[in-house]
Order: sequence, then structure tokens, then C-alpha cells
Amino acid sequence: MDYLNSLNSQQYQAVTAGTGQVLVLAGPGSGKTRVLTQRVAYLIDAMGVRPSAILAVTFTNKAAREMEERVNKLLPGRAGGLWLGTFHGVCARILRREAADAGLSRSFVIFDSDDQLAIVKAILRDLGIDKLKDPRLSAYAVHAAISRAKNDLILPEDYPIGLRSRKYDEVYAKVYQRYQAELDRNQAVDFDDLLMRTYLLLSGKPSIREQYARRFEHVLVDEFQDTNRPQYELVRLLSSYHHNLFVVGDEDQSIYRWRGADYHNILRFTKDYPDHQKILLEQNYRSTQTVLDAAMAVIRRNPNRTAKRLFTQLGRGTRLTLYEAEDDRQEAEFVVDTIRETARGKISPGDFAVMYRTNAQSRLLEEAFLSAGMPYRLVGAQRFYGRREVKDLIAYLRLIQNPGDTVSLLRVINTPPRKIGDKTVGMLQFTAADLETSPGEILLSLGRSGPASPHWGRFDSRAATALADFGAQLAAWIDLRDSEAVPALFDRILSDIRYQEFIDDGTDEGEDRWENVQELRRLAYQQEQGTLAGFLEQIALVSDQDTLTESGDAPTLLTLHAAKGLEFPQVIIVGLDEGVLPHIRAIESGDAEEMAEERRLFYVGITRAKERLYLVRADRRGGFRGYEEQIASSFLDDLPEDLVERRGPASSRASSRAYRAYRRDSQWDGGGSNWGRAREPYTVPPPARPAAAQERQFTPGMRVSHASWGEGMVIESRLMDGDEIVDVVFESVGIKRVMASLAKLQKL
DNA sequence: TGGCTCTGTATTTTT
DNA sequence: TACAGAGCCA
Repeated sequence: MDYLNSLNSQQYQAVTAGTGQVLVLAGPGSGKTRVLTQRVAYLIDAMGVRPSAILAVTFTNKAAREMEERVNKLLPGRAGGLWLGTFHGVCARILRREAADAGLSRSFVIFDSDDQLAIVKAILRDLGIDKLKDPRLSAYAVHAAISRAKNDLILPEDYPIGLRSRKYDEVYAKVYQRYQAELDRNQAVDFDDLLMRTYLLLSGKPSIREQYARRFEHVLVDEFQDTNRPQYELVRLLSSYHHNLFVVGDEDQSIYRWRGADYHNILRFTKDYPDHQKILLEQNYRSTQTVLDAAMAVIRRNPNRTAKRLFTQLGRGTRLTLYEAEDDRQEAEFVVDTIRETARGKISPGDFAVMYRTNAQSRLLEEAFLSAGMPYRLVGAQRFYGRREVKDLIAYLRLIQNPGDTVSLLRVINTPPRKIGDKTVGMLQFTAADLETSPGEILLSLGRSGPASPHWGRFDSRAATALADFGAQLAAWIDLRDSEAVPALFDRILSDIRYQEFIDDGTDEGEDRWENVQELRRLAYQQEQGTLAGFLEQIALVSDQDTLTESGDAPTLLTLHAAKGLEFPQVIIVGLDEGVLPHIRAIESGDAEEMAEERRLFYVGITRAKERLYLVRADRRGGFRGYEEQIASSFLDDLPEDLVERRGPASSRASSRAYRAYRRDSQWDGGGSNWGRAREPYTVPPPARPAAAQERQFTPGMRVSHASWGEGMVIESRLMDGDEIVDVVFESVGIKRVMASLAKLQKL
């Protein structure tokens, strides 16, 4: 157990904690992963726990893999059989094993965001709602409402009508029901289903719950601040027999609120498990004190947090650089120049990470790198898996795995073109609906039996032949699926459909597309041992971080979200402008929690830096209609002057003056200023001053009473401008939004 | 049926 | 900008 010697006393305490519940509050860079890894090793090594009785849940597959490697290094050959993975991955595994009890086909597929959105779109079209052009009824918004419901563990038939708006809720409820029915018809689940269905399975079937709860003597959870309701409940259920629960988190790094994550789960944990041990990890082993001081100055402004003191023994280090460029092109050039000029000697290009708030910001950066002839690594799964050619091939694979997957079928039925047009497809769907089967089954019947198929007569002979040809192909692939490994199947599809001919038209773009196909093929070849189902699952659940490769000495480009859990010697954060970071949507929402999350995002970015941190902004940015003037991010205001060295053409000029004037104005006009040729004004709430910081007095579910409206229940509450805005459903008058200070609500 | 052009609109973050 | 979807024509 030599490994224990390298721990500080808090880390040691955490790693060697006995049984029961343990909450480790770990600041950035405090050795959280190390504690988790060694804890697992300690359980096996010192406490004699079988690896297969340990469940460890991480946030990304990458983190899981790293943890596995490190445990294996500590205990060579003794850690096999650990359950290690992401929440979504673990849930998929459980659902696959318990498919029958979960009401699923064992070969269920996981729909990606595009498929999910496509289903919502089709339903809206069917209901004639797409014509309304109401942004709150856009496919995107409706899908978000469904996702929110699932994250609140609300089933379609229980969707509450009239809580917010009767008109919208009715649509959401209806679409939710049809959406879920459509998933069922396709034998498919979405991301939220993985969590919700596992929760329903475990909560609804005591025998299955007990089986898993007995099995997992120890449950460990990483990034606990980013768990949502289903995840919290799952952890509770899975640890409900042995009650050994070890969670690690940091409220200040919670950045997935929009996905239902709720850092209050940390507080909830302390209440639900009153006998827990709490251990604080404050010593930072990653960054210089300057970086930490900057980080603390930024995060201090957030209300509702446990104050932490981050300290290091790595010395003061270099001051931050704040570079103010004239425009976003110059911003990108600064990034490239800085890396080129600094990366020599001890610092190499691979030491750099460039972080941004939105993916769109990577474009200019990429262009700048390309024109400078410098390589870079871009983190992001969507970039690859969202490509048409990649999606096509995955759709083929999914269809072979599950012919009931009509979404995939429709995607590939005429791609490449095989003379099956809209009319034929319409007939196919109609027939399937008529006979209460899936289009895929009809296709297979035509393929296997030809004119002898009972469905043949439904189509004219040309259409029937085309369908039968494709059906026969599909049937052959399905046979191959059962006899061959994934790579062989993949190559067979490629050659059968002559995909290269279709996609690679000799243009640069065509070559590019074919290159992507090759990349997917490489991934398939790594799946020599695994099943098709496993390959598809792995593909469906890749996280952005999983696409981060270790190879090559090139700077990494990634979003602030994707940067969570990583560290780099040199960090450049771009886009420090009001409206970019913090993002305009957070500002416009007027929701203090959303602004707090933007701040946490900045905090996460800052604390990734080991040695040196650059912050970059631009006076003007190109939007989709020309350039727009920018104001420096209000977050920059919170950095102590003595930690920052200002540079750049813009720093001493107009923008700063305008910015200061703007700040002054916003003191008394409540935000919104016009100067120069500024665009539409928007209001910027003042940064959360400690004075204005306060606790929420009302939480959802709480019973309250009001002098004239009587009793009601709180459905939502948030802090805004130092007051609390509470939504309450009153028994007498329905839903009302009130200011806590004026309404004099009484808690019951 | 297939391919082209034109138009309108928008995703912030991602499992 | 960029991408999906509609509309048009061969």
C-alpha cells in the first residue's frame, strides 16, 4: 500500500475512510481523481472488496478509462470486473441485461440528438404546429420541454398541464406522448430515457433493485455536483442495500444545469445521509497561486456557495495576460501568434489549450491555425458524428441491429439512391401502420420471399422489386451480423452499397467525406471482439472529451464545458465579452442562477491552467449580420488589477472608455446603454455583489400561504436583483408569480 | 425520381 | 455564415 504515502492528510482520510457515506468536497486540482482511484484500489486491496462489487461512475468515458488504467497500475491483475463507466453507459448496460423487465427489446438502439429532434419535427408537422412559427413551439423548444420532464422523472401521461402555461403545456404533453410512442415503435431510447427507464426499473421492481443493490457493496460517484434528479435517485437505489456511498464533487464546478444537473444535490446528500463523513480537499497541486487568486476572485461573487480557500505550494507564478483585440480575427491571430512565439524550449504547442464558450467560436481559430500552417486538435464529438456520411453508415448499422428502427431505415432507404422514392416510402409506411408492424419487417419479408411475400401485391412491380432488392441486402447483412465481427460487416456494407462511389466525387469535399468514412472504419476495426450492439452503444454515448487524443504535439481547441476535469500548462480563454461569456442567453434570462453558472464556467476555465493564463477579448465580432461592437465581460471586472497585465491595441482606447462609461451608466439606469453605433441595447444585471447575495427562502414543493390568495404550492423560485421571484400555484387563483419581499408569503 | 437552386432561420453548453 | 427544407425542372 505504498501508494498511500503520496497523499496529504485530507486525501488520506478520504481514501481510507471506512464504510458508510462519504462526501468529498474537492476544489479544482486538489487530486480528486487520484483520491477516487486510490479509494477503489484501497477497497480492493485493504478492505478485501471484490472488484465486481464496486460501481464507480464518472462523467466521461475518458475519465472512466483513465481510472481503470490507474487502478490497474496500482493493483496489476487484481482489478478485473469493476463496474466503471458513465451514468448513461452503466444504465445502458443494466437496461440491456434487464430488457424484458424494463419493457424494452434487447436490441434497442439509442437515438442521437438529431434523431430525437427529427421525431419531434415530424410530430409537430403532423399536428400542424410547425406552421405556427412560435419559438416556444419549435422542435427544439418542445424537445427541451420533453427532456426537462424526463429529468424531472415525469411520465408522458403525468405531464402537468397549466403549471406554466396551459396553451404550451397541452402541446408539450401531447407531443411527449407521441414522441414516446414513436421511440417505442422504433425500439429506441433517447439519452434521458437511459436514466429515467433505469430509475423506473429499479424503483418499480424491488427484486431487480435488490439484486443490484446487493451486488454493489460500494458505489462511488465522480462530479457529483453535475448529477441530475434521476442520477441522484439511481445512486440512492443502487446503494440502498449496503449503504456505502462515496461521492466527490465541487459546487463551484457545476456547469450542466441546462441538462438538469443540480449542485444542490450535494446539500441534499448531507440531509439524506445525516451520518455521512465530509472531507474537504483544498490544497491545489495544479496551478500557481496567481491563477488560484484570480479564480477565487471570480467565483467569490456567486451566492449560495461554501467558501473555499484554494492554496498551492507551486509559487506565485506569472501574471495573467489580458489581451484586447480590435476584432475577432485579431483575437484568433493573437492566439496563434502567442502559441508560435511562446512554444519553444520548455514550452511546446501541445501545452496549450484554447477555450471558448460556444462551438461557433472555433471557426475563426481553426482558420487562423490553418493559414499559419499550424496543427491543432479539436475536441468535439458532434463535429465527427454529426457528419452526413458518418450518420448514414451508423444508420445502416443500427438498422441491421434493429430492423424496427424506422428512423434509420428512412434515412438510408434511398441513400445511395436505389429507386425508392417518396411515394414508395409512403406506401411502405402506410402498409406497416395498417398491419401494425414496422416498415423494416415488411422490407425483410419482401427481401426474403420476393413475389411470394404477402406484401408484394401492395406495391407496383417496379417499387416491389426495388424494395425486395434492398430487403434482401438487409437480410444478408443481418445474417452476417450474427456470424461475423463488426469490421467485416462494415466493409461488406461499404462495398454492397458502393458508398465510396456515392460520396467521393473527386472534389475536396468528397475526399474529405470519404476520409471521415475511413475514420469510422478505423473505429469499427477497434471493435474486433465486440458486438454490433456494443459498438453502436459506444458510438451513441461518446462524449466530447472522449475525442481528445493524446497523440501529437498540437494545441487543443475545446469548449469550456469540454474542459472540465482537464488541465493544461498554458490556457487561453477567448471571447471575454459581455454576451459571449457570460452568454447572451443567460443575461437575457434574467435568472441569477444562470448567470452564476456562466461564472462557474469561467471559473472552470481559469482553474484548468497550471502555469499561465491568457484572457482574450475583441472590440468587434462578426455576427451573422456584420460586425457588432462588444463590451468587455463583466467578469473581468472582478479580477484584481495587480494580477493582470493588459495588452493589445484596444486596451487603452475606446472600448475601455466606453466600457467604463457603460458601467457607470448601468449603475443608475439599470443597464442598457447606447453609445457610438451600438446595436439594440440589452440589460445587464449588476454582478451579484455579496451584499445582494442571499439564500432562496422558497423551494419547489413547499406549501405556502398568501394573505388574499390562500394556500398554494411553490413550483419555482429564483433570485433576481436581490429579490426572490416565486412561482406559486394557489388553490384559489391558480398560478401566480410574486416577489417574495412584497407578497409576504408564509411558509406552512 | 433525382438533383439543383433558392429561401428562411437559427443551437449555448452535450450525454 | 451555414444548413435544412421547399420548390422547380429534367
